[in-house]
Amino acid sequence: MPKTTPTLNEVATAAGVSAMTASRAMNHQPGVSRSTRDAILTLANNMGYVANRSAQKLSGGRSRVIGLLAAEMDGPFTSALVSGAVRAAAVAGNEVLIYSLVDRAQRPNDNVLQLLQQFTDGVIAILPYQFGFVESLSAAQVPVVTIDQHTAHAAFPSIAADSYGGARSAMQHLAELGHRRIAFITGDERMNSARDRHRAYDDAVAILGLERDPALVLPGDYSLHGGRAAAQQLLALPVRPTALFAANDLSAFGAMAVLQTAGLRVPQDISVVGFDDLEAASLVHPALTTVRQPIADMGRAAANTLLALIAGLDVATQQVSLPTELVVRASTAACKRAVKTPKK
Amino acid sequence: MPKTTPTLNEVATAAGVSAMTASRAMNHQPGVSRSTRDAILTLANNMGYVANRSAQKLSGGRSRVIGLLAAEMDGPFTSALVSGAVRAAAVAGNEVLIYSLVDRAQRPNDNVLQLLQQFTDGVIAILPYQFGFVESLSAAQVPVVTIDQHTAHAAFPSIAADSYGGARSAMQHLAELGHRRIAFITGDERMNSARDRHRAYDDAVAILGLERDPALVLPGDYSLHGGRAAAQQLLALPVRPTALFAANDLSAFGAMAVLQTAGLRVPQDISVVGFDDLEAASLVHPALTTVRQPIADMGRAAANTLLALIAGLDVATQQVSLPTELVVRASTAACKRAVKTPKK
DNA sequence: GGTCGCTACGTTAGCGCTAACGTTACACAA
DNA sequence: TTGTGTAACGTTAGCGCTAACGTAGCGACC
Repeated sequence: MPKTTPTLNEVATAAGVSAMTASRAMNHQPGVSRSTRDAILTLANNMGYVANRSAQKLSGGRSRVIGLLAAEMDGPFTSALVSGAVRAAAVAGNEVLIYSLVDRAQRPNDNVLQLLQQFTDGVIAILPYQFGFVESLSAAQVPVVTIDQHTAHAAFPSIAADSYGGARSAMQHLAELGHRRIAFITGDERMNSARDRHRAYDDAVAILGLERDPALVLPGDYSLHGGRAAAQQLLALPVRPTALFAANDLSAFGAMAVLQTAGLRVPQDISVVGFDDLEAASLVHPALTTVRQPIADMGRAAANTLLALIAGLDVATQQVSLPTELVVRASTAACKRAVKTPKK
Repeated sequence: MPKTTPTLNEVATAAGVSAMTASRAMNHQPGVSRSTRDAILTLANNMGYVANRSAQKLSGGRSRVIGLLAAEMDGPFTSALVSGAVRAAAVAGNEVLIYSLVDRAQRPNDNVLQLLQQFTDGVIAILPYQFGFVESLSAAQVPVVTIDQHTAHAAFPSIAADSYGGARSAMQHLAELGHRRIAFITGDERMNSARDRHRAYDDAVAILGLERDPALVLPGDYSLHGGRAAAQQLLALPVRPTALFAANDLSAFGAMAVLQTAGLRVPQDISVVGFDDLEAASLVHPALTTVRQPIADMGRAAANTLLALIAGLDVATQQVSLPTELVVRASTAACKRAVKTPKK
């Protein structure tokens, strides 16, 4: 018994109405009497009717599916974000399909664009800005919401956390512990968040009167591996910093592993601060002091904004910024050298 | 200029043929002369034609999209798997859309089934077996390939790594280092892989004559958190083991962090072995000895098997098992107590 | 009592594609 | 010459749905 799903027509026939009336009832459109609507909905439910989204989309309707385009699947970051988006979408009766660009450097091509356009009502994009792909989507009339892409002249809504503020509070924390020579591992600077955190580091150094040394800024790319490479550079410095601020948790993890392998103790020999507050941050040894981003909230906000955009609401240039919060754990401690270098 | 994609009909008209001929040409079906076919393909390419998969699917054709249903997105495991599957699918001109079940305990429902049936040609499922969902998919005529679900009476093909063999070699390695009292953190025993690894542990204990103690088997669930909880139980044991074998890397990471926080040194005080060889395994401190699973290969194999299944080839009950390999790193060392307890 | 306006439906057409079945044109055997 | 087979197309219909327009019925209002 290969039970196949009933079609709208079958439901309509069973209810003794036309397909169109059934369609209106299903979509809660006006033009159907209350009693007829209820009868149809009850029947549809009993028959196990599920709308064919392919057909809906083809005939110019909405498929109630939203796409999520991610440049990397690796990140626990992406994972938490997906989770938030899926939940928010589900509340509104929407499903989420994820398209993963496997190659980090891979540029989304026409096929991807078409695929998303054909299957989904809109797309949440987590991509480095430069790809220019978001513009292509917009040009193809696909509503888009971006994550982490605040721009001055925004053509589409964007959701991001307050990277600048979060990074400033991380630096403030280290400064209050007496650290004056603080290294920074940059993120993937194609992302706005990475640039904001970098700017916050620079500003903190200037405003708090910390040691300014270009050698303290180490290139990373938000990855575990980038963090390792940066830590290796750090170890080679003639004068080591007493603290390290990494643009995200992943690179902090990588850096910590290298520092520990080299025999340095965290936080006794060097304090480490990350950014993201991934689940793993509280589970590594020592537990990582980091800046908490409301990642799941960002996903939820993105989904809701996208749904509003699809519904035709005026959110086209809305830039949502969510607050961050410093979470102090075991990877930071007072600077031992601080007391003996109160120059002047 | 909201340039919209040309339809098959437009391409056909431009080429001076009927839509059907163009369709045949695009799908490399017989019944089109070589010259006509080339002309159509060239033209389609120039015009930027991309097939509407929704329409293809609706009209009973293949959409050339395969679905990947994952019960958890968290795992770096899933990520690597997706990557392998996407690459393999791309070679055959197929795209991959991922559906993520957010809640780990969430059972896929009818909507998901319909969604996948309507959009994709087949599905790769990474799910605990008990869900019984795979059967529903099969019943709904959707070709399915499972990951990690070898069963005796298989109704669908399955891809898995040699969990039993890998776990045996891990235990062998620890035994050769002189360990006699070895703890085991179980995985999510709804998954076949977890049961196989558990069985291998039991067998190794019996065959190698290791200490048998039910208290040494600690429940985990393949998660970071499960590893932590297990390690805490381990620390409370009256007689501590000298080595620990975790059913996967993630739980090994969690356990290591707890052990280190408690002041134990790895591997001096306790050796740790994981399973998976995630990227992070070589990056943590100390680098984790683990059993390498060819995760990306598994994804690739799953995609290829699924495509074969869709094509109607006879792979319906094929059970593919990929080899594993022990990777020795810094988290294991010779047992210090071993030499002084050669009883008898 | 006729027109208006409204609600509650039904009908038609078409989204873009492909199975299934025509229809040609030409080669070749009888 | 006529039939027959076959390659190379074209035509028709329909997948399941919805926009747009049509129509019936009924109360209201002057």
